Amino acid sequence: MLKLTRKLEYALIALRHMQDKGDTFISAKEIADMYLIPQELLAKTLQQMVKLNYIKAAQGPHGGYRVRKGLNEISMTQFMEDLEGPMGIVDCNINAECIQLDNCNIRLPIKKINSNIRTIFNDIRLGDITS
Amino acid sequence: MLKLTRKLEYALIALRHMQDKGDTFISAKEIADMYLIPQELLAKTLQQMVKLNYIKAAQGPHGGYRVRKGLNEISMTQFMEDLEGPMGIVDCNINAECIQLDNCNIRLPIKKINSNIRTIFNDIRLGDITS
DNA sequence: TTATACCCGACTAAAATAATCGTATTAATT
DNA sequence: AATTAATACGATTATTTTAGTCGGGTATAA
Repeated sequence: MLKLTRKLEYALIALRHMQDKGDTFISAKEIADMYLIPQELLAKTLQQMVKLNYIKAAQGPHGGYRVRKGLNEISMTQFMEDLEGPMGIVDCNINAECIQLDNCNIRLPIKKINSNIRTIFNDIRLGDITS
Repeated sequence: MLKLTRKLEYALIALRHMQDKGDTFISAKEIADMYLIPQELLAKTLQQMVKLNYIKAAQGPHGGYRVRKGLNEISMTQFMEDLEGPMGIVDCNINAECIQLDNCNIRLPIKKINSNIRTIFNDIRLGDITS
């Protein structure tokens, strides 16, 4: 329970690696080989990040990806939810349609915990991890 | 991502309900009906909690479960790990055998986040939720 | 023109979680 | 003694989520 997804791990590892390499384009293969990540899966994740404008891609030989500027200031919450959708320790903190409704006797304390966890991730910037 | 399991939710709901009822034995059926929880599943969870000495069971008609004394002081971390095993946002915070080893470039910040989350749950007592 | 790399959707596999079933045991009530 | 309502518990199945693969396409440097 309470796990991050692999995809997120891979994304962070890749971001960090690219960050270290500055402006040069890095291929998905290079990162996959280096950190033993399934290449196709990493590629898909990187493509998603391109769409989200976290990184920039270049096609063709010597192509690859590099981080866009100003990424360091983005919060982890933002990043995680961009990649994986809404975060919450229980469903009713996400979609609000629980069969229990007001009947639930632990709603409030759980909500509180959830908000504490969000706070942790809100207070972490991507730069805290990738640089 | 970052979800609690249903089992844990059910366990907390049940604990809270029993707490409210004081010393009387409450059947799994009563709780299952009230909160629309699958009865067999709840029963199994309650049985697990009996083994863990969180609650006490009585068999036969008018039997059921009731909380044992002093439960309020137990930390959520303890409770969660008793029921679901080790908690950690990534595997290497749990079993430490990751193929990446020192190669991993995000190990430290992730470890820090993990410990922040554990702190949240360490600082919450069962009583904060169930009473 | 060839090789390298991104793009993208569909698909499959594996793992984790959730739920069910069957059978045994216990004990209050009639 | 029989019945009934409850827990005990292992085995099994179903569902959902996560992880990973495949195939065909496009861009571009050399």
